Amino acid sequence: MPELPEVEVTRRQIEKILVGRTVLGVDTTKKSYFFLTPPAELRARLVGRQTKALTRVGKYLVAELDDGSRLLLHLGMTGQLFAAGARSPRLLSAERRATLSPERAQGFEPDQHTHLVMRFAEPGPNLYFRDVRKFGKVAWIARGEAHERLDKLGVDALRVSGAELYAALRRRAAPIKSVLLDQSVLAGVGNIYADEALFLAKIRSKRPAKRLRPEECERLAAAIRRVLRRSITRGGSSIDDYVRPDGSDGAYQTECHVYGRGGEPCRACKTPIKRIVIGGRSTHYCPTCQK
DNA sequence: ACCGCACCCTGAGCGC
DNA sequence: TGCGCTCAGGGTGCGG
Repeated sequence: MPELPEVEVTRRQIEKILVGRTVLGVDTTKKSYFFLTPPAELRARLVGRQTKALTRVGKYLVAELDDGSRLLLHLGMTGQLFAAGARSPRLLSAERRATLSPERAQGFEPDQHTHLVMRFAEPGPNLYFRDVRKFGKVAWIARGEAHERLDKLGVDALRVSGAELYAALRRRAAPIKSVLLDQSVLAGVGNIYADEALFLAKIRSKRPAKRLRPEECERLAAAIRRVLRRSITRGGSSIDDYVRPDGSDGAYQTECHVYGRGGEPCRACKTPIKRIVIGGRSTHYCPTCQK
């Protein structure tokens, strides 16, 4: 679910909970492919460690630990990283909510989808990682070791330049929309912001990437940076599952120009927004504004 | 090297 | 009410 803005908003809030605190205990669910590092090993590796910094690379969060090892986190489609005390209906399934008292049903209750809980020596809230579909990932990386998931990432989308984009697109015959989603080209853009950036840059989603002219790549790079920055300032997009770590919703979804607006009038020209499928992903665009 | 597709998993919403 | 179907913002791995 979450793309660069949601991950960055999460990073900024989680940083305050995590950095400078020492892990007292770790609870996990059972082994599944959510755990790139098996849960038993993960628990053993993390207990006693203090987090020195929390950084973001593309859609990944990386906690740097005091022994030089690192904790890699990815939210996948439905991952939720939040602090104890966070309250949101998004933190509970409807089915579970129905079994709870009205009061408790408005907040988070640990459930079978809460795969990781970190408790700390210092005062302050626990940290929870919940993920219904388990497309999220958690991995421990030994001191000095690389991780292929990080190594293969392209330039961070918040910093991409038009020249970098132009160079990266030269041999790509696939639709520009598909190439924007390729994390080895551009790290951080997902389905929502790919559609939004292409709208802002006035570029048709299915154009072959290598046909984009240099000036169009400049426009597109600027649109990508702009839409991501704007979404971060609005707290990201809360559409299905995403909540900020304090339980509050982001607000960027109310500003979307095309994403999720199939059939509705374009905010610029009133033409109905089209919804098509590109590379198996829903794609939204304005047939008038985007050439 | 690149492209499109199936697949991993679960819940929500829909039509019947 | 219940069933079956479709869809969902992520990424990997496969064959062509």
